[in-house]
This record gives sequence, C-alpha cells and structure tokens, in this order.
Amino acid sequence: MRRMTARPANTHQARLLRLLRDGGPNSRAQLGDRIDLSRSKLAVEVDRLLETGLVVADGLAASRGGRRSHNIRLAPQLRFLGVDIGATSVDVAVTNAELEVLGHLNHPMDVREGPVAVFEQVLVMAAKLRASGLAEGFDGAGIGVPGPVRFPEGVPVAPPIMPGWDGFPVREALSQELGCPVMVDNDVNLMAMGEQHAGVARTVGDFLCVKIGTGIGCGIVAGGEVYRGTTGSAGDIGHIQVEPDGRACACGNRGCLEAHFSGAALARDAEDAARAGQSTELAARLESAGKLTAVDVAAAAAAGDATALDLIREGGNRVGQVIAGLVSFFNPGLVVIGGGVTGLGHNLLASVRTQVYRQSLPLATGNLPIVLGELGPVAGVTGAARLISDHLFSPA
Amino acid sequence: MRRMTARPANTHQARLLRLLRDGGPNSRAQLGDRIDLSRSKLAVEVDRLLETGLVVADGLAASRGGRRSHNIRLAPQLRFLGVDIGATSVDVAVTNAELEVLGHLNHPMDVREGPVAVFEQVLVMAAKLRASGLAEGFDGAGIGVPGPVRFPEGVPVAPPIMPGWDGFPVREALSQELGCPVMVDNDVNLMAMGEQHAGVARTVGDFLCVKIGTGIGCGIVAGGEVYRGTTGSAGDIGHIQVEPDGRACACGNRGCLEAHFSGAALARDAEDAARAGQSTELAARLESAGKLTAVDVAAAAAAGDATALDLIREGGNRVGQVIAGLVSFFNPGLVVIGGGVTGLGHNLLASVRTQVYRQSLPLATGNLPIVLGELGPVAGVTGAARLISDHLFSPA
DNA sequence: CGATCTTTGTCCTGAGTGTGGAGAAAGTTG
DNA sequence: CAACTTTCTCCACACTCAGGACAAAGATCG
Repeated sequence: MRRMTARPANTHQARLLRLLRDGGPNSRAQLGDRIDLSRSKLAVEVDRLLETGLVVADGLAASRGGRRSHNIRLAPQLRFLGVDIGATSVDVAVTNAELEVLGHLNHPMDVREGPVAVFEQVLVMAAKLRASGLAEGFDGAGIGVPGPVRFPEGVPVAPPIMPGWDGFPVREALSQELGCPVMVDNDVNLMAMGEQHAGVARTVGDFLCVKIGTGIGCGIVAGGEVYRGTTGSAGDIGHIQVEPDGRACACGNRGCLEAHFSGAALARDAEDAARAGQSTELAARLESAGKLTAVDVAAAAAAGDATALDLIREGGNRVGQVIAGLVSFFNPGLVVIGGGVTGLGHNLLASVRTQVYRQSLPLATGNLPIVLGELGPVAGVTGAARLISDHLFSPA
Repeated sequence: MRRMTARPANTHQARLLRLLRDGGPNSRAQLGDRIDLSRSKLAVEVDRLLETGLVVADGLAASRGGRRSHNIRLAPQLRFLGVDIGATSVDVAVTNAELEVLGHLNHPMDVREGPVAVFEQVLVMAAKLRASGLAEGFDGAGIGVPGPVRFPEGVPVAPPIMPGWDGFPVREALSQELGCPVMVDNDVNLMAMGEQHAGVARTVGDFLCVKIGTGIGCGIVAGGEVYRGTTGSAGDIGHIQVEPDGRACACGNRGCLEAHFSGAALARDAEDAARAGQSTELAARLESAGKLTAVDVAAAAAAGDATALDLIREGGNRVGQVIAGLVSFFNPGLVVIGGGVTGLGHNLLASVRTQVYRQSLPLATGNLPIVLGELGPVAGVTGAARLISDHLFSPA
C-alpha cells in the first residue's frame, strides 16, 4: 500500500489539515467559517489537498436546511506510530490521522538495555500492531525517550538514566527501519503534548506537566508551544535541590528532588518502612511480592495505612515545594501531574496543592487548577503521534 | 510639530522599520540582502514608507565601487520616551527611533507615594527633557512598573510593593497626558528587553534576566520573546521559599528569597552587623550616614571588610540556589544579573556561579554564561523604548 | 580620457494569489 | 409548487511579487 508522500504546499493547506485533525468542521462551508479565507480560495486549496490524497471527500452530510455538504476528512488509511520509551517500559500505539489511538501495546523493559535492544522490541510491537490489521504501514512516527534530546537532530544527549543512548541517532535509525519520517522528543514533552491535544490541557496556552515516574520531569508549554530550552534539557527538575545535604542522588549531588521523591524513591522508602516494622500492611505486601512499588504504596494508603499515607504526603510536600517555585516563576494557567505515580491520586494532589497555594503568590495561584493527567499511559503515545503529525502537517 | 501618525501597512514594512531601527543596512540594496523580498517589491515598500514620513532618504553614501546608494533611515525627528519606575526612584529617558538614549534623568522617589504623585514627577521630567531641546514631542512611550501588569490593558495588578497602584489605568492615563501611544510592562521585563536590544543578550534567544534591587524579579525571554505568563506575574521569584521557617517576609510568608537577600535585606543585615560590632568598616559608614545601603556594603567589601564579603557571599548563595533551580527548569542560554546590586559585582557573581555550576546538570550549565548586565540604569529605559517601538513598528 | 566593469536603482511584464459576485445545485418549509 | 437556505462552483478583476531588461552613476585601468 502506498504511504503518505505529499506534504501541504502552503500554510493554508497546513492549517486545513490541522483543523481536520483536531476534530473540527468537515464541510467546505464550515471550514470557511474557521479559517480566514474566501470561499473560492478555500475551495481551490481543498481541491488540491484532495488531489494529493491527504484528504478525501466521502459521502454527503445530512442537510442543515439546504444543500447537503460533502464530508471532507483526512485520508482514513493514514496511520501514525506513537512510541513512548519509559525508564522501565515501552509503550507503542497506532493512531489514525485524527490521532485517535486504534491500538496500544505495553511491554516492561529496562531502558538501560540500550537502544539496540529497545528498538528491536519497538519494531516487534509495531509489527504486531500492523499484523492485527490496524495499519498496513506507517506514515510517520513520533518517539519519546526519558532524557534530554537535541530536538532538531532527534538525538538523545547526556541522558543520566540512559547509558548507551548518548548520541545514538534515534531519528535516523528508526526512520530507516520503519521507512517513514520520525520525530524524537523528551517523553515528558510528549506527555504534555498529549494532554494538550486530547486531555486536560486542551484549552490552556501556558501550562506545566509534571511527570513523576521512575524519575521526575516537567513538560513546559508556553504560548501553545512546547518549550525545550537551549540544549533541550528544559524541564529537567528532578535534580533541583530540595534539601541541603540531603540524600545522595545518582547524579552525584545531594538532596535532589528525585532522590527524595519519585517512583523509585517511594518504593525504596516503603521497603525501608516495611523492614523497620513501621507498617504491617506494607510488610505483608513486601513479604508476598519480594519488593514494593508505588502501586503497593497507593494500595496500602487506600487501605488506610498511616505509614503509606505519610510517605505520600511527605513526597507531595517535596514536589509541591518545587512546583510552588515553578508556579511563581512561570505563572502557568494549569499544572498537570501525571506519570507512574498517578495512582497515588488525591492524597498526593492534596499535599501538592497545599504547598503551592501556601507558598506562591495569590496572583499566580488565584485561578490555577492543579490536576491529575487525564490520559494516563495514552498521553505519551498520543503526544508522540501529535509530534509527527505537527511536523507532517506543516509546509515542507 | 507633527508627530508620527502612520503605522506600517504590512509585515514587510514592519520588518523594514525594525531592520533600520536595529542598526541594520541603510541602502535599498543592503536591505534587500537581509530581507526575503525581490528588489522591485522592496523598492515599492520603501517608497511607501518614504511617503508616510516614517522613513527618510537623506543624501548619498560613499560609493563601494559603483553607483552611490541613497541613505535610507528612520525619520530623525522621531522620539520615544522610556520610563522606568523603580521602588525607590524614577528613570526617564528620551531616545531616537534607533533607541539610542539622547537624554536620561533620574529622580529618587518612593513608588508608594502612589500613581498620581509619580506621574506628576514623570511628566515634569519629560517636560525637562523636551525643554532641553532633545525632543519636540513624543511619538510613543514605554513605561515599566515594579510589579505584575495585565499586559494587554496596561494595568498593574495586585502589586505587593505598590499599594495604590492596583488597577490604576497607567496606559490610558499616561497616553492621555503625553498625547501618544503608551505600552506598560513589568520593570524586569523591560530590563530584559533592554539587555536584549543593546546589551549582553543581543544574540541569545532564551535567557533569564535577574534583577536584584529593593526586591528580586526575573525577566524571562523564550524564543526571543518576553514571556509574561497567564496573569502577567511570570518571573516573580522574590517569594520563592529558600528556607523553611526562615525570615518573615512582607508578603506574609516565611523564608522568601527576598526576605533573605535583596537590596533591602542586605542593607538591614549590614546595619545589624554594624550594630553588633562585627565590622568596624560598616559601623563607621553607618555612623556617618545614619543608614546603610547595598552601595555601602559593596564599598566595604571592596575595602576588604570580611563581614561585608560574607554578607555578599551568603546572599549570592541564596540567589544562586534559586537560579540553579531555574536553570535546570528553563535551560537558558544566558543568565544576566542586574539591578541595584550590580555594584556588588564579581563577589556576588562568584557565589552565584558556584551554586549554579554545582547544583545544575552539566548539560544545562555546560555552555551557560552568567554575567552582569551591561547597561545598568539604561537597560530599563531602553527596554521601555523598545517595547513601544515594537508596538508601533508592527502592522496596525 | 575613454572603454569596461560594478553597484544601485527603476521599470515592465507575466505568473500567481486571493476576493467577491453571480448563479447553479440540492435541499427544507409551508 | 413557490420561497427560502445552505452549499458549492465559476468567473472577472485587483493585487502581490519575482525576475529580467535597462538606465544611472561611479570606479578602474590601460
């Protein structure tokens, strides 16, 4: 099957494609209402898009009191691949051109196994999705990695938790294997884009997306655009110091946020507490599973375990303290919290909110929602699809 | 005299005006090299600008081996007024269209005297500048106030250190008095724009501009544009907590950065030290002046006073700690430090650098200059002129 | 001092972009 | 079936813009 070869020839076409992607109007007349173009020019550009095959007109819509309109939509066979490489698992999903997730696979895997092994797994998963009939091929792929990325080149740089990935040509390699265009970004940025596209941040121009998983990172969206910083490391808040002479961190410093609270830190603290006999609930879980994760702590807290609750509350205070500073600095319109610890839910949220509302100025917090992400593991892959679609739906 | 009435009719004209403002080429041919337009189109737009009077062609340049070119430049009689209202003083300057400062006045004044009194003073100073022959009138004015501003309306909001200013229609009032367009912004943002236009940040797209005066604020420039946040309070880092249960702050919290280090805090600490007999140098200065300021501390440190040096070093550590966090988060390409404490100079800078380079990740600090502002008090007024000129030099 | 080359600026034609009106097509409503 | 709506197409006209031809003005060199 022939894959997407054409690209929009001008900004009008690009805007039309995005309008259609984002679930907008689907007749020429309705498109005309939302784009600043005359009917005639609009018709010309739509016709050209129809010629390229990026867009199809299939069937007629119901009448709204007059002549029935043609349904204009993005080519239904277009498929994007969204890949989200986390520290401990890989998510792969296939979407249509509207970025609706048609199929989604997850595979536990340590990113430290290196790019070659991870890519092999990604290709297996992509093949499985293809084999299940969801796609005959991919028109583009977005991929997120858990570390800073030199964005224009699509190459990870100096990733602390990803030895072996430094300088690996992710974009080029994956593009070669899949035979389609590929864009690479930080996983946190993709989560932010996902929540922006289909989640809680749909209507917000400036927001922060704090992802608490094995580590902690923060996606920054300013003026509707992801902000990546000078070297692509913007949002790397895991190593902000929260306690002078605090705990030793893998980065070599002491007192980093990540060392005091993160999925990994929480699990370790819970195990310590269980072994110290502070919580029978946690001890029981440790006994049966051999180790603890954030999920266990969440379950224990839900069961009313005071120690687990304390751990969550203290962690929330730590993150909240940092977020409070970021809120003062960045003055976002929304703070989204997501990642593996979302299961800790409202206990975590409550202490974060307390810290932020207490420490930041009223002007910055007055109308500031602090909420959990809406999309869970879908956020990353949706963001990945969005990344590549933004790229393909812009003039060449 | 007739003032500037015309505005650029399209983006081409706007770009040409900015090219000319920013000291660019000044013949049609040279303009053509830097703008993506054909010679013919360029000639048309230049002719139209000449007709409006925004631009003049005066005289011929020296030959460069062929026909001599016409000097194209912004109308020489254009004048912008730059106003920088600080907590304890008012700066007013007049610039030409290239934003060169032609005259600059400073007047000590407490912003808490309220907008009416301050405006009266600003108008007196503007009149003085006009009387000295530097301007026959003003084509536009930019004004900075030491607090958050609802930018589109030009109205200060909830300014903690400016009682009486909340909701005062600064833009409208000043525009009425001066009879020209006015734009209002936070003083810190203007300092950032000043350093961006004519100072150390000329070539940097993403940078932070930390202003340490009576309080502490931070201008944020992302992608070449000032970032103001959702409610205009972005960069308000003075109330980030640096010490749990630290010193009481005017905002009602404890441990705010501003309470531990700022022009005001430094002066107070120095006086305390002098009274406690920890420094004969500071005591002598306190004796003779009745009070101490950051300037005294700087002088004492320059004279080798250990206590003064300690105060500066400790303050630098505090700010450095916060800046380190911001660097991790924002990943800027440059950090500029300015404001009243610039006199503390390299002693301050040294401890800030130490903190940042120690606490932030190598990827973010690897190529990160941390420098003092280049323009001093001129930064604010230059930024103010730049603000209004950006506004006037864009299509209506 | 003239011939030639360079640089600058102007003019003109033709291709392409985009608008708005006229009106055809295809419905609904009474 | 007449009147009205909505959607879509076609067409004439204005405007934008690029690039070539060429004129103006000076430098360079034999």
